[in-house]
Amino acid sequence: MHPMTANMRSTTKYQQQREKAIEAAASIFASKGYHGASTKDIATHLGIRQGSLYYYFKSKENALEEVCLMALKSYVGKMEAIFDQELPFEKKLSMVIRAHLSSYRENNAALRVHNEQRLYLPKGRRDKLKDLGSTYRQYLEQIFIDGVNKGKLRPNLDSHFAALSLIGLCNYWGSMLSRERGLSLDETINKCTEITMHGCHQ
Amino acid sequence: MHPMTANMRSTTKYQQQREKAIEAAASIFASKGYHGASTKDIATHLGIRQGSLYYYFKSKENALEEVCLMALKSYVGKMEAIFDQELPFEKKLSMVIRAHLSSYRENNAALRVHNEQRLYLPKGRRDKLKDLGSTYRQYLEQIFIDGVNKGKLRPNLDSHFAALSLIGLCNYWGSMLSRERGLSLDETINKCTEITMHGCHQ
DNA sequence: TGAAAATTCTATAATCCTATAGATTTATAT
DNA sequence: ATATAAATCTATAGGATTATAGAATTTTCA
Repeated sequence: MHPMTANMRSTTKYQQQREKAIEAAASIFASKGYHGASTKDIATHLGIRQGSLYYYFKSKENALEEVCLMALKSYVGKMEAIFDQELPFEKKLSMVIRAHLSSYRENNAALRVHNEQRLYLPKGRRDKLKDLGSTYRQYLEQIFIDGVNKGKLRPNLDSHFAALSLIGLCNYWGSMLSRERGLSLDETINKCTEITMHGCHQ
Repeated sequence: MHPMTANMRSTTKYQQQREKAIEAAASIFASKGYHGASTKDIATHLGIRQGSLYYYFKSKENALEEVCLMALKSYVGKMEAIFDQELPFEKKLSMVIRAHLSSYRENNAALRVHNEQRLYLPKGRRDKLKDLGSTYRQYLEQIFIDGVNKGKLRPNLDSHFAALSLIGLCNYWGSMLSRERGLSLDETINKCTEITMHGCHQ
């Protein structure tokens, strides 16, 4: 049988533990902020010692990078799954909103970290994130463009502006949902969908 | 003539320098985050030595507190001024949006610090901020309620939800305006007003 | 089982940070 | 001009933090 690769850092086991380390980092970064969190905090949360964390991360900064990447990849993945379906605009809209808000409610710490802490990465370390974020926005924008083309939305709509505004709205309510446990997820999804569609005017 | 108070920390001069210290703290906290910023950074930005900063602040935490308070007081002040005028709903709405967004564009670092860093204050230190924030939201909510009552907005509108959503929208575009220098302030104000009023539906 | 590889641990170097105490300089007012 | 008060400075105690090196332990599999 073919031998395993020399470097076991490519084994499933290592990858699984590394994933757990990324989740631990996400959780700590989310509650204390990147600079407020220490590598000791993360290691303790994982059940190992501070120095051992460097078996999984090259540096603290690298940990932040991985957390943001993980969040954004799953985020874009969900968006792709929705985008590829044949569905009426309003249904797609509410599915996108649900995907976004339920991520927060499920305490997806990584997503919060991406939104709130990614700017602490040096510019050069943000290129991949920028690309993924841009991909996400383009999908969303295309959903709005399709809505306009099918006559579901007003023809003079600025789809780019609408897509970004929806992201802003969802980030706001998402962070609210993760802090205010009493807030209803379904109700928030419905209201976000409605206000995005119809605004406040009669 | 009556002598000056014994403690000169109540003089105008001291207050003016303290204000500058608060602004310096705001600027540093905004760019590096509360935990990422050091008291040395702030002092250097002010042109004094690290230790001297403690002539103006009891602690680093106290500096954050003051920055947030300053931001929120001016923010609520602007809102009151708008609220008290007799104006049609749509005009008031766009004035509120303008006040919010131009604060960001004028690089109002303090407002960004309040929005992004206030949660690093311990719970007990956030009571005043909570009250001010709540006051702001109530004014905004009342503007929406008035809009409904005057038949300018749909009668089934959830004014509370609408007010919070507008705050989320403005925070998003505000932070965009402060980062993306090319973005037009007036255009952003108009589009925020329009999407809040009419949404995306035809 | 036992050797090799993977994983975790301990200890530490080299900063960096907050807050305070007390000395020093600058401004104010008669 | 000088006494008093205000503002700033220097120096430092007492910790905390990141990253690394090398030892110790655990896992894997022939």
